[in-house]
Amino acid sequence: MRILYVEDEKFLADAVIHVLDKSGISVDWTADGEEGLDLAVKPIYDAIVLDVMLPGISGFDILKTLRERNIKTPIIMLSALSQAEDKIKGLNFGADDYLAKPFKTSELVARLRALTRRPPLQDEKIISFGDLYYNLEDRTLNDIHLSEKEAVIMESLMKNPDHVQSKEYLLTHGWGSDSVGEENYVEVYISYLRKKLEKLKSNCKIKTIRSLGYKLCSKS
Amino acid sequence: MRILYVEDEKFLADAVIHVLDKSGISVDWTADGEEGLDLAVKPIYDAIVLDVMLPGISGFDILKTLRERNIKTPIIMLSALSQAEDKIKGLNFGADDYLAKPFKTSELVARLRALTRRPPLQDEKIISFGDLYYNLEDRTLNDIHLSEKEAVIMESLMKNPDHVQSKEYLLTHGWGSDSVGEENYVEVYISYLRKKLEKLKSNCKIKTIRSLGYKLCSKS
DNA sequence: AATGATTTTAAGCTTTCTTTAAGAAAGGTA
DNA sequence: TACCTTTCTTAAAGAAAGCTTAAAATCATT
Repeated sequence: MRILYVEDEKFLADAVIHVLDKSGISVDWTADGEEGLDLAVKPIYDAIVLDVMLPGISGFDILKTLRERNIKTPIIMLSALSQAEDKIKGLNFGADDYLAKPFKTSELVARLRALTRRPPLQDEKIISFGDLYYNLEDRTLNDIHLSEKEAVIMESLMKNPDHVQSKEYLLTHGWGSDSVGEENYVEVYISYLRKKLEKLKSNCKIKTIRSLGYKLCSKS
Repeated sequence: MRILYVEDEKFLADAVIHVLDKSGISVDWTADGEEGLDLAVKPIYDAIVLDVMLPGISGFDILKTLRERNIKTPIIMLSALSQAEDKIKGLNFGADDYLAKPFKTSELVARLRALTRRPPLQDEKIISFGDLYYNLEDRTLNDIHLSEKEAVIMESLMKNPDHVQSKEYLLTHGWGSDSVGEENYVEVYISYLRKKLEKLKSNCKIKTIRSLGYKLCSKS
């Protein structure tokens, strides 16, 4: 399970993140509301945990914007004010749950599990790596369309990121086992994909391991 | 089994190292937290034993940094404070076990054995010697890329460190059995590899045994 | 059939690796 | 020491692998 956590109190965030980690929940954390919103629109999270009080944009604003854009990722609101008022406001805006600070992290884990146990609201099948998300249904990478051959390669790389895949392997997967000698197909499409990753300003890249193949990995 | 032990109390460290040695566990020891972190990131240890109280950087910091970098080497924390608080903090941060000082060294051995009995968390195919680790999948030596010929020689030397391998042997392995008389190939690539070991500031080197061949061994 | 998208083909270009060769250095021996 | 052998190092030529592009061919849709 992967969640987004928008919280400006670093101390609290650290503690929460490590408990969630322990529970096998991987967390992307940001202290910034704007950045939180940018991340929250991506269809890669199983849930979003939103603090209400944030510098700049408020948690409510994020929640509202997301629901207006018809993004249905489950959201849990966190608020220092244990006011019923806040809770009602949040739930009315489309939050799925509400937790008053201070809370037990075990409580948060339980609610996350409860939320994501529900039949997923998003029925798209998505695989993600780094800042990339690939939608198997409509063959889009971060919402841009891929052709069939582009897709078959990207899909393979994303299903096994950080691992080298040979040209022969990619070729037989995309074109069938009788395509030996046509390695240039793969080179051409790797080139196309790189151009698209470039355009997306992704923090991932396709790395060539000469004479072995390619792997998808994060830049650096 | 090879472990990293970060501990600033030299007297204790000496005793522990002695016992572990006796149990066939080889230990790299450092008293310095910074150096500990530098070593800990290398994928050559079966486990890491971390004292909490260290001059400079704390054991928790090291633990946290490692887990943030997604390094999954099993870690045992040592703490003078037998406080439940410390234990919980450590385990929440991703430690695999916790031992309160003073402890019986036999206890430490037992826990190390228990930890490393588990299926390996690292899925990379890596062979290591000294401070060197060679990744068979993408042909990197301490994360720097090797060409095919460099790789075939390095791999051979690392699989049988401290043993002399003749030029003829390395030649037929890398180039095929019909390459007799081309010993200079091997000489050239040994030279390239030495340059890379130099760049890595490795504590290992390739030693020439005149008229017999080469062996990989630690400097000194 | 016309249009646009995708795939295949091919050629030229760039980068990286391997081979070659020659001179320098080191080691061994009379 | 002088001489011979082995090993080291380097640079440069040549080969191989990979990249990019554009045009031709194919396919799908209206």
